[in-house]
Amino acid sequence: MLTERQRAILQAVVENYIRSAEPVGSRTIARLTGLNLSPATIRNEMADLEAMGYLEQPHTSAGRIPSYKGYRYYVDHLLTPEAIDRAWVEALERRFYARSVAIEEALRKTAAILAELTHYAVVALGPEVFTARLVKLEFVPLDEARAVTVLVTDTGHVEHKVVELPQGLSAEDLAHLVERINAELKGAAISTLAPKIHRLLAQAMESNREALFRAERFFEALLHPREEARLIVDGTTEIIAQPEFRSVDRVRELLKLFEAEEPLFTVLRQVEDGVQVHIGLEDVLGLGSPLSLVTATLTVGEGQRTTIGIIGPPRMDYAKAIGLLSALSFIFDAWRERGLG
Amino acid sequence: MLTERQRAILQAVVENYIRSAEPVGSRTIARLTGLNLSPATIRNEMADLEAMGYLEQPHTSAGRIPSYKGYRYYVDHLLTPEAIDRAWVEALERRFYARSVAIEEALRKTAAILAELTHYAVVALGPEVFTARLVKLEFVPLDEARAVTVLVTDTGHVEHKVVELPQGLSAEDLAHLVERINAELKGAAISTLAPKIHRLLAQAMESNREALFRAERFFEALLHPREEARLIVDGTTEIIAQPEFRSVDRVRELLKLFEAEEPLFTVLRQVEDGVQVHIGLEDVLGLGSPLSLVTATLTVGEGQRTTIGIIGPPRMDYAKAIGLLSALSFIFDAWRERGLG
DNA sequence: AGTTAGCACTCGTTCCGTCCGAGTGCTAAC
DNA sequence: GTTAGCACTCGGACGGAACGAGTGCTAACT
Repeated sequence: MLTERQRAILQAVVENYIRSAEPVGSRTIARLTGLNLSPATIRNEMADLEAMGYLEQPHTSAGRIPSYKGYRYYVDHLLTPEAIDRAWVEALERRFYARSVAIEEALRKTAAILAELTHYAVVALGPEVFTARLVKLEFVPLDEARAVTVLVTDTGHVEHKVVELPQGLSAEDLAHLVERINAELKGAAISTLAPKIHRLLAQAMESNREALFRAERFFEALLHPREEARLIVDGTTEIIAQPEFRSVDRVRELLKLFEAEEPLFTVLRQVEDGVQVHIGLEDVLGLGSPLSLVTATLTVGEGQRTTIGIIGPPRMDYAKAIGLLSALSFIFDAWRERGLG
Repeated sequence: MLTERQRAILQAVVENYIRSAEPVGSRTIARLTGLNLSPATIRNEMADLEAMGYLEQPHTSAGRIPSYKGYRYYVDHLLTPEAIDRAWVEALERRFYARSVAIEEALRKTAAILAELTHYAVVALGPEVFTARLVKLEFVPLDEARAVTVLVTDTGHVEHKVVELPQGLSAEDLAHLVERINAELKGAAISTLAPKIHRLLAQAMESNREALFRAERFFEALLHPREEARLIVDGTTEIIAQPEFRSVDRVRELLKLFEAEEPLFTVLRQVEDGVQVHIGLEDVLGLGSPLSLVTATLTVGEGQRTTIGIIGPPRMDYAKAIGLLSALSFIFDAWRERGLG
């Protein structure tokens, strides 16, 4: 659709705007591209690009900025992912290989590093507990009325809860039940645990229906490992330093978004595999101001995925974000293979 | 030192400024207090109060605002803590009594509620792991090379870590050692654990010095339960809505403070018992803009304290903050007694 | 002696007009 | 198809005027 020249101009506009955060005019483009064209010619082309919807003009006497369509075209056809910084990869690898570390910890560190590197915000889904497998369920009485239950998964994740002991069931009874659960259900996916425990309880306690009922309530409570969003967020101060957040209202809106967790959580859950660029998230997130997101899905265990994303203004450095996230999923693949081997 | 009238005027200025965030003038005071004095008289008194250092004038033709000294006098002599909202206390009590809950969880919820109620930020120290007592140490092998260790304390707190298995020591050996630790050290304070384990290991493995060395390294690693600041922060969006944070720079500064954790952590650690008001924290926190803090120390277990604080601009509603925190420590006392009984 | 009315003065805020510069679209010439 | 030239637009910075809230001081009042 676009001529070679138009593509060059579009690219120049996008990249310039990404760098400067200011609308870019024909003069700048004329100087910047190797096309050796006069500003007037560029102006004509830019008018065409605007008519086609790739560029926008904040007001008559300003330069052009890319529209979402323009960004999209840039991301899909013009951008070359930033070359991966070997030093960075090695630093990350050292961090992960050096010592064993639970996935959540790894994600947290990664998010912090990405935020520092990009100067954008980084969000990540906490590890999906449901698809992990049971390694051990622990039952630790604290006093007459309370106990701590601890659930350990094969990904090194630990889920714990203080629970009230059900009346009519002794701590010994419960410890016994937990023992049986461990013996029979080790290796089962957490998501399949509930019905299995159900069956097991029914089998073990068929004689005493009252106790069965109480035991079921007890295990049900502890097995609903908080569905609460486990959203990892970092780099808030970084993204706030971007010029688009010079207004306090926008900052407030962003912080609210991060605090609410839910909207971002659902977005991250629905992203497709691989590295994806989402331009203009404001409607899906219910925001008043535009936002972009570059996501990557990381495979962290057998059949377990998690998602990490870099959030910036639409004027974000997609090349860098894509480059970093590609490298990251590569590193995670290597880590996983080695970690499990 | 101050006459009754001066005290009344000072109080009126402080309370007005707290409400309006605008310098308050003589006219307003004349209308507001029941003193039935003309603005001119008030002006004379205010000039005196300024000379004594209780009030300040942003510029000649503006009203007065309290100085730190003025706030201090207000807090120490003039303020009446806000009456406690029974509904609030009951809501909190229900939350804590209703179901057993780990202290960290309780603190988090409390912080959220306080933030919503006050429209300021709330910070709290995570529970002090060191003074808690060991209930159980668990050792859960994940695969040939890694294991998860889980430490449960009497406060319902759980500390866990993925660790690498030391070469030359089998998982059985380690499980055995952990068993002995549990048998002999249950009830010991976490802070005293290290030397005790040391002795126990030496005793158990005197025959094999190489293995002893490795085991020591292993336990040492897992016993340093992250000294990382465990700072709970909530209400960022609330405090940001305060008029003093209309400038993005101040917002950024505040967010940096919350992210750094360390400065606030040390401040919270050093506060004295009871409800304390700290006016003007900027120097101790290394900030460019003023900030106040109202803290309360909460007793959460035998000999275990934690600190919670409400952060606001110096123009914060001290009466409300003090009222809420007093009520809170009362609730915690009741909770603790009941939780342990 | 304490209180108050009156008044000149200060200073931040808002409003408005001007100027400037960056950038555009259009036309006509190359 | 490209470019020089030019009139035009519009936001931003600058500066002065008007305004208003508030002060300090003096002189009069109780």
